[in-house]
Amino acid sequence: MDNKICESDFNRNEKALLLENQLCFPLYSASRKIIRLYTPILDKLNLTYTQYITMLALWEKDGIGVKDLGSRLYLDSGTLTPLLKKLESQGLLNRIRDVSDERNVNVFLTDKGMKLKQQALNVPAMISSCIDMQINDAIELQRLLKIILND
Amino acid sequence: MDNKICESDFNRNEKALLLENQLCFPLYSASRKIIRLYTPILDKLNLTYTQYITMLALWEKDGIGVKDLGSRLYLDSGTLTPLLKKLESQGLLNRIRDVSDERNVNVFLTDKGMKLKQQALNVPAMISSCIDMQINDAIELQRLLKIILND
DNA sequence: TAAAATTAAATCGTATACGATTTAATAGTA
DNA sequence: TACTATTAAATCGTATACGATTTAATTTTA
Repeated sequence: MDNKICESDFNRNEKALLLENQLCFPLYSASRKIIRLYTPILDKLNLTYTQYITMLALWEKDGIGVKDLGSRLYLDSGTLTPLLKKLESQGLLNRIRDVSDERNVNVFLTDKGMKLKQQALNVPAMISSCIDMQINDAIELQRLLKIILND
Repeated sequence: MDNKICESDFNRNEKALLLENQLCFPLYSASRKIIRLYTPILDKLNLTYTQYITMLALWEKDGIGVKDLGSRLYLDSGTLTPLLKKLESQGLLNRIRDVSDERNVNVFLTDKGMKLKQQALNVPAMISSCIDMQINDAIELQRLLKIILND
């Protein structure tokens, strides 16, 4: 066995640099493309996409700490703190420091925040109708993405 | 046929709001997770991920206009102009206004920019080794993402 | 050909992302 | 119990994204 890097290794490496052969690039581009689909729809709710997934998490589980919210959304306090302050200024939630452990800030939906869920109910269907993909493919895509996320 | 929205519609809509059932959220999260894998590797080349894919595009096709580059990367001039100025300030490329049509700015790699490709050759393999996914799954994932991108 | 429409970059404002550091509070331990 | 370590948010700096507008150049068209 020859340990030297041979010409075919070089060609393989060259080919791996083509945008066409990247995995992350289509992942990143497709993600942004779909988020752009959300923008005009979420505008009506006065939410950005990141604000929207934050509300999704809170509609599922209210009164959660910033850390927990960050784990669910894969976001850190550097991103969440200003975002939550924004949502608070819009009257959708309250940030309340935990009396039993002052390090924690818990996030509670206001009535307005809870009611916004009704307006969001048809968002997923509106998005689905914009994406031309078979159900089977969508399920498979979800499965593959979760492999990456759970890795 | 009853045209009223029935309870099962409501339940379906409710369920579609769960983070667990979203398609865009894992897409967005997985994309960011993989870009985070790139960060320490690209640090050695002094590139961010967006700068890296810009260099990938230019290593494939040099002397391209900002508009064309944007089409390939799905980015607009609002993102590319400052990014290209940054790469220019690092001596990796030159931005030269087209004499035959002064509206266009063409981007040309410098020698330093071309040589950086050699250091980038092993990046894809380093990334692959960080992602625990079967080849078949990766190919399938790529196929599904391209459905979204070409839609 | 002169005015109108189109096009390409650049610019601007807003909103993320995220690593790194700071601040404050709590937990662990010698 | 003091001292240290850990933890959670907040803060800071840098770098995107992207819609909207502006500027300048070119094309189209009345």
